[in-house]
Amino acid sequence: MAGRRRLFEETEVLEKAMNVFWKKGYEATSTEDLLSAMDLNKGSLYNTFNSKKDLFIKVVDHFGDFLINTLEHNIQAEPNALDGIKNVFRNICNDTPEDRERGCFLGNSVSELSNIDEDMERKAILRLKSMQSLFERHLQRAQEQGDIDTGSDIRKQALHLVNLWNGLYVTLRMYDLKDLKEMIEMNLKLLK
Amino acid sequence: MAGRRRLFEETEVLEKAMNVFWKKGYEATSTEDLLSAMDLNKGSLYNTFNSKKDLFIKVVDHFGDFLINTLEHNIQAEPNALDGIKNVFRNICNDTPEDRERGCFLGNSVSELSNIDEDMERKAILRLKSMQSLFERHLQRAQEQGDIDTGSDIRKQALHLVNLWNGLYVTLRMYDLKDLKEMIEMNLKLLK
DNA sequence: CTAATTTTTGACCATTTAGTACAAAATAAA
DNA sequence: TTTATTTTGTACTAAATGGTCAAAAATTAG
Repeated sequence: MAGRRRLFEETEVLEKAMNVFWKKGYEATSTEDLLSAMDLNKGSLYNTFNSKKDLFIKVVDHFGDFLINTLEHNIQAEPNALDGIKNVFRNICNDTPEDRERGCFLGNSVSELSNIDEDMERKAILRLKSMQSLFERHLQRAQEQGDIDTGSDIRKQALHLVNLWNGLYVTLRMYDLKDLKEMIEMNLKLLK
Repeated sequence: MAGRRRLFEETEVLEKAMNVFWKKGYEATSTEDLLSAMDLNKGSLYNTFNSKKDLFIKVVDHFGDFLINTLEHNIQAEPNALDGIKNVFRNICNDTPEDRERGCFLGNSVSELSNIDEDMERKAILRLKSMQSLFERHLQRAQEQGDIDTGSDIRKQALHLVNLWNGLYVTLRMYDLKDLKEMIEMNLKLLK
């Protein structure tokens, strides 16, 4: 294929765009913000990503993959599935102040975009739902390992975890982490 | 006091502004949006409310008062405090699709503004915390009525309710209400 | 080398943004 | 009735917005 070679790596600049969108949200992020963070000029940005909206959607996809992979990895790190799941939520308490201020990129996006742009909202929802599937799958494993009752409604518990996740990433911005630890533990007791 | 009389009522236009901010968020709401929703001209708006930011803060205060009053009223409607509290969460399932799409104005604001403007974020957090106090107060009552164990950590349970609230108003945008009912019930079982 | 193709660069553009200025209208106190 | 004061209406502004364009640079296929 003829033509000049790109001077940047797509996933690299995508991640830089992600950090801006994550911190500031969609509307408050200007093209100028993106350009300077991604270290690109306008031509390159629009030639590669077409529009701010298309870029955002690509960022959501990228973030979604990253999140699922991270969760999968962290849960699998523990041979016991239930412990793995619980650790995910316990580890939220190790987030830095910066992490806490920016919350969950997907939750933020659903909140911000639900009356602004259906395409972008749907994308974020889809990714959060794949998180639910992931939790469901591992709760299943926990059930097979005998840590969850045979008759338990696994789907309901997975839904609870997604909801706990969504809540925590808002509540995190309101309180000190130490105030939340016990409340999180209380919520994890519902897994049984 | 000399001078021309206002042609509008402040709380009336404040509520119209609230509906716009609630639906679209702070950044995506333009002065033009506000002007047409409030049915004011620029002179009146800026003369009365000074700036978009100041208006937003007034709206948050107004919404906060409204929310607390509504919750107080709904909880008191039930002689049994625990039932009153539970009803608040059960009633979320009666929200219209429009209600669900716009979520909780305070939660939305915390999410959107945490890296944008500290003043506005703080205001929203303050109001959510007064919701926590409200829950705490009524959980206390439930304890006195014998529906909550004497040794229970009331504060932790109030925190749980705020977190459940925050979560639900995000999760609500992802699922049908019927999918959430049982999960909500499960969460309310933690009140004991 | 030439032609075809792609990316880079930065100037440019129409529109929208939040906010200001100021005259006209309305009112109450003196 | 005059004067002081407030609100209303609208034209205006400077800055920022997302996006376009065309020329130059870089590359490969033939």
